[in-house]
Amino acid sequence: MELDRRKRQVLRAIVEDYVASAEPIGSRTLARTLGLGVSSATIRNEMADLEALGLLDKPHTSAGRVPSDRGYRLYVDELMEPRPMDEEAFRRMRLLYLRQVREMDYLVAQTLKLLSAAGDFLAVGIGPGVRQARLRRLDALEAGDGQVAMVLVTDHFVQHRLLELPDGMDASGLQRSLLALSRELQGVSLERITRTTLEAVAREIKGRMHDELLSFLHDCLAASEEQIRIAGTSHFLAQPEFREPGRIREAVQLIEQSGALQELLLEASGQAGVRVRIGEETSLPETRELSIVALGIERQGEVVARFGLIGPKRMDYARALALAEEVFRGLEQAIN
Amino acid sequence: MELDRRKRQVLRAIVEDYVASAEPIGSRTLARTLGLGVSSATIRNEMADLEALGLLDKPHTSAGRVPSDRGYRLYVDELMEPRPMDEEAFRRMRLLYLRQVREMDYLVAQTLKLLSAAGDFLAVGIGPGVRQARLRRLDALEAGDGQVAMVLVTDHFVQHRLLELPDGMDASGLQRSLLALSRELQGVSLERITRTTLEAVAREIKGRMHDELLSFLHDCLAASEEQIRIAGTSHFLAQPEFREPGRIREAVQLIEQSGALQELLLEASGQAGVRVRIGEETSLPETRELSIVALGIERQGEVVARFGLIGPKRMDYARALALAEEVFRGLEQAIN
DNA sequence: ACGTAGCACTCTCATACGATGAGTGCTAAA
DNA sequence: TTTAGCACTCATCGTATGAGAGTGCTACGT
Repeated sequence: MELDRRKRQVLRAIVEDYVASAEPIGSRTLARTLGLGVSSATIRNEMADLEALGLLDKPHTSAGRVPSDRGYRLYVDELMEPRPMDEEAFRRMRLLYLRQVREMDYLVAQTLKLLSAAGDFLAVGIGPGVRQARLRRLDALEAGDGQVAMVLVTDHFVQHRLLELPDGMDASGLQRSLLALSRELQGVSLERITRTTLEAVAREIKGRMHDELLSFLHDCLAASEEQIRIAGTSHFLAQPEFREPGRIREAVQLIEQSGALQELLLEASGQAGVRVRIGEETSLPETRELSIVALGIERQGEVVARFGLIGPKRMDYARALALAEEVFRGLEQAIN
Repeated sequence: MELDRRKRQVLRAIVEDYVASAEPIGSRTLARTLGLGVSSATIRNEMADLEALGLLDKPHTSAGRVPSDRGYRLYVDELMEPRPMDEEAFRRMRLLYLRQVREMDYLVAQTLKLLSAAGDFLAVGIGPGVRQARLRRLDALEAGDGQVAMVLVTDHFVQHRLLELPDGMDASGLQRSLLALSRELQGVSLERITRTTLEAVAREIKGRMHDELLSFLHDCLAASEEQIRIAGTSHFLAQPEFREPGRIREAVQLIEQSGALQELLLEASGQAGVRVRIGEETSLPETRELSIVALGIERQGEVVARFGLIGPKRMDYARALALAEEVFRGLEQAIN
């Protein structure tokens, strides 16, 4: 059965009503708001057909209809009208992406701030990991008062650690060793720098500083991969789907132990571009009642940043897509 | 009326029972568990007296007793038995504080990890602000590929920003200007570095880099003061007091918009040493059902780091105090 | 003066029940 | 193909009811 014009109209109206109200839609109200000259019985028939096609669900016998996952999918793919982005949010994004900053941690954090301010979504983001980052410089900055700041610079982020020099040690030896390593490994992906390489260098450094240096480098190689950032928790939890105490607990748990969110984000933002995953499509049991609009930013063929806008399946897809596409355009341009 | 031995026993038993069970305590069960050879009627009389003294509350006529704020206070000050710290957690703290790291952001983050692993508390922490930090070095590290990493080092933390150099600009001029400023302001508290000072320096830098430099320095001067760090949210939210949907929403909101938490922490950790604030004593309406065990770390007469263990008033004060005291000892020693 | 037994009273919580109202599916007629 | 009408389903809400826990008070014993 192909969808005729009216069926599409009905489906679209149901999705949009439901997105706005979070209440199942009945035939009577729909007949009124739709404003075609047809009665509720006619709408009921159309609804029954849409349900048979798997595009609508019934919470229970007498509660009105709700879009199914496939219903949302059809809506997103064919029925939805793209919406231009909020003017103010657009302006702020432009301002951010036209700057000179190339530090991904900073860009991710700022972008999440903008995203969570612009809608009711849970905004998540993750910067480049060791795979995508190339070593640019490794240095030790004498900081006076017996202290030294170790700094590791890559093309996407910077890491640092402020240390107290052990008695009798001076910073210049440390700096020489690090700069030597720096020159040697210039441009190499962090992923390819192995523990044994580091140990060879660290061997030149004696005593307690040896351990601290190794610890710092080790943290640099391990870090950032797992640092998913999250913003907009309270918007998200304010959604009516989390009104029951059980659901809200689940949601809090999902956010706290961010492993599942991270998996969701990585899966959904596999390649460059914007993508939508709805309900069951997320393939994670914890998120089967949620949807995500995700995007990956590529540079030289590698995904260096990922963002996701997460909400209940009932989320405002048009707005989320507008935001995501703008972030995609802006960041890709800024970086490349 | 002075508290005789038995009243103290009863109060202590009620607090400890309630801490363990989160259920109001009735006279019958208490008479049994207390194991004095007295009947429930006698316990009832004692309870009535304790209530008259303002040490116990009744949720409603037939629900057993619950400690009041003053009851908890008396328990903490006089009745509680200090508990030694968990062996494993103690070992880990020692390991952290014996290291060479002097970077407060790192120490705060690691400490919070340990604290939130060691109990059911919401652990909060905050590092030194501009008041406490003295400028040590300001530098621009050439990072190849037309990029430069600006680095600001103080005696407590490091800030950085990775920037793309505008066309035709080279890093060495930038570096010269920053190092000059660095020498000039060496050892000056960040608080005393004014916007006009910065502008004078930034004037030497032309074009787009001017704005970025100012933005970076401005962020450095503004930053870290408001970066309260939070760990252990899920432990905290799992407490039975947050079972109702309304309460959990409140708690989430409190955590999300961390302003109240920060205020609470600043007030409670006013000076060096460990302090306890119970319920109404917190003087913030949002936290009148919570308690905090807080500590401030001093260096040269200034508080450079603050930590708090937050829970419902029914929290395990003995454990929280043991943890807090250990952090206090360890960090004060490490820093000074 | 202190401790205890007994008892009436209060309050919450769980359960059951019926009324209400929204919404559906089906049938028959236009 | 559309519509009016109607029986039926189901969640929700308010009320009543009973059980259970706990208190406060009184009277009595030591």
